[in-house]
Amino acid sequence: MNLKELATKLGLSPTTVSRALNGYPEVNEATRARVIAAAKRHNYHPNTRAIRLATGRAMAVGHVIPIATRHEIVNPVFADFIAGAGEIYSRNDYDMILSVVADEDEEATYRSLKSKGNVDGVIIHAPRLNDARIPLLREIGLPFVVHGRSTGAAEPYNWVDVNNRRAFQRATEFLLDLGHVRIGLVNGLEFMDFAIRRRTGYLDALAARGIGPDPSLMFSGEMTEFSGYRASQAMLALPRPPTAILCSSMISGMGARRAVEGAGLVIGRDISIIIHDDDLSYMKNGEDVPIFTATRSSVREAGRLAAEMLLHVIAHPDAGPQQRLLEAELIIGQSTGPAPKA
Amino acid sequence: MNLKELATKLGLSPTTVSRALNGYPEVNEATRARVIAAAKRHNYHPNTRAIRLATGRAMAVGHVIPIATRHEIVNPVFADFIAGAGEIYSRNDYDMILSVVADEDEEATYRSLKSKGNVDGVIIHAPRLNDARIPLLREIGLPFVVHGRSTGAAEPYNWVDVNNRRAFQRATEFLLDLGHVRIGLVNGLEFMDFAIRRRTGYLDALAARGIGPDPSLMFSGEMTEFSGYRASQAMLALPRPPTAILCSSMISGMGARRAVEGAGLVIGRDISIIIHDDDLSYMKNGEDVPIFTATRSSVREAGRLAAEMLLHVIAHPDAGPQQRLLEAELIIGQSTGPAPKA
DNA sequence: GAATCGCTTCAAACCGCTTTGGATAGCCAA
DNA sequence: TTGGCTATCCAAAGCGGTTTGAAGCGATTC
Repeated sequence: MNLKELATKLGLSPTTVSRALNGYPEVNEATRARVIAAAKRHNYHPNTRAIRLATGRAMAVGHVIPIATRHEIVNPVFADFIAGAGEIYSRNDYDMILSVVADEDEEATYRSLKSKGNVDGVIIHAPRLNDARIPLLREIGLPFVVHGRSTGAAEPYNWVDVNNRRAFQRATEFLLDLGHVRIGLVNGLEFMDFAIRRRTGYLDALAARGIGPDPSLMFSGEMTEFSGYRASQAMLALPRPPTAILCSSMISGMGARRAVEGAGLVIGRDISIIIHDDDLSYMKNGEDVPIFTATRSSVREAGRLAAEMLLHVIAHPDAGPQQRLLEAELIIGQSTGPAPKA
Repeated sequence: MNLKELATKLGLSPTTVSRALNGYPEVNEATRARVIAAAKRHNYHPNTRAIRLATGRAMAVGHVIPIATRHEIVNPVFADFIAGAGEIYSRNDYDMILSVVADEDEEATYRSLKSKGNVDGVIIHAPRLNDARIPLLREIGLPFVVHGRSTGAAEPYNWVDVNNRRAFQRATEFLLDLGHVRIGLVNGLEFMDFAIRRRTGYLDALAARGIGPDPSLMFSGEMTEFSGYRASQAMLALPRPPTAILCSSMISGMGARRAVEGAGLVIGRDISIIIHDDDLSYMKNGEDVPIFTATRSSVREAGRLAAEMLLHVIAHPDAGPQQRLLEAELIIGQSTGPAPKA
């Protein structure tokens, strides 16, 4: 059942039927009601492909996922972000297109997405310092929103981000207030912008109390369980081990916990741990009582906000750059306590 | 730059240019070379929307993701599957469309995907016993491949699955061989088909040694860390606790580990643990030496295979039902050992 | 020399919708 | 009566490709 058939059945022109269904004013309300009823009765759904060609809009948004060579983006955090964004897209009749491509094809993918007209806009994931994708997308004229920020970008751009610096600064201050002085940082990969900001927050808080950086207490790597385990284990083996560890994710925090317990220490008494909690749906930080003290910010909500922003940017290309900074909450759990007496 | 412009520039008709670029035989090879060169020079990329309308194919595949009310599908396993499938799609110039919809809209989503012509086929995730989606998709005539199987389906359908029954049977036998008799099962939700099969494998292995089921050693729930923790904790608190636990995922296994260590027991000595390892890229079961003894099967590879199967089914609608059963490996790690002397 | 054939190429229809630019009819003021 | 509005509706032209049916043309065949 297509538009022409429906129009014939109704004894109307395709023009009128199309207008009736799309809410245009130049159609008699009685006629409109008749058309709508007939459309429902005959289970008419306009062909998306035809709409797209006729309107010149893709009604789709792209997420390009480079396959890991340097950094695995297909991680639990990504999944939750996608879920949040996807809610918004389907609510607005947009398709979400995921392109999984080799690292080196990423630029070509954006260009082809634009020139072949597959999408109306894209979301940039996991931005780095001076991320090359920002000038690229500006150049090819594809609307975009960045999930995160990219320090060093020349001009303003659209982004949704958590205040990572402040979050880690507060977490560090919280530990300092508990008397901790030697605080380890198990960070993400520090060519990622968010990881840089977290480190900055951590260092700022330490510096404010006159504590300088100690490289042996600072680790940067993939945020896996194993990586968190090994980094924590190494720190605990130091002559002067930390009394607290700040972890960049729930998963690396679980690795840290394994290392601490493996060393026969008790979390919250001998060693305090704070994690960053993305509030993942299938990896809750406890149910009623949080397992870990954490800086919490829902990445799913960030996905919703970024998607909404992108749709807004697509609809209003000339509105200025949109920006949204989210604050993380500091959630007190069972993994922190006063620094043990020396 | 579109086809007509390019044709004009070349002094050819759009027909010939189209055919030259699409490899049709009825075009002079010299002309074809000239066309291809011009297309490259002018950076011509055919408009996807036009191709789709003209050919009547969507060149896209859908993955419908119901938002959690009963079961959260947006989990790490799902993310890796998607990554694998996505590789295949982009290699074949197909788009991967993710539809995130409320549970109750799932059926409507499939119907609209079909009638609006957004996709050429779909992949069904997380099938249940007598899954309603299978007859539904057959009814509306949308090609599909199931990731997993659905016990009770009336007619054969396309699927890619791991031999879950055999995997858990072997894992259980392995534990039995080590002298374990009281073996706990921390399973996924048992309205999911894979969880049912795993339970069957576990029970079959026990029954073969004359051991009957003990409900207090069998848990079924979401595969989260917390759920694994609580289930294991409860089992360990029994008057006659298990000496081994079989977990349905890496994540619930991590919860089990926490419970075991929290009880002051040593894994691999006091309690053995076997998990099912989906070989997730960001949640490796150790690096060189596996942390957990595990039944391993790459869900990413399953995603690749399912995607390939779907593209094949789309291209050859009349080929019979395709099926692919993968066997899991049994990987020996550090989490298992002989049953402790009573 | 005419008919046939294979190789190339093209004009035009078509995919299913949107949108522009009328056309028609009813109604009211002049 | 007539011109001007307004309210409705429609024919036709796109959107940018693919595909059908036909035609031009030199070579071959009879």
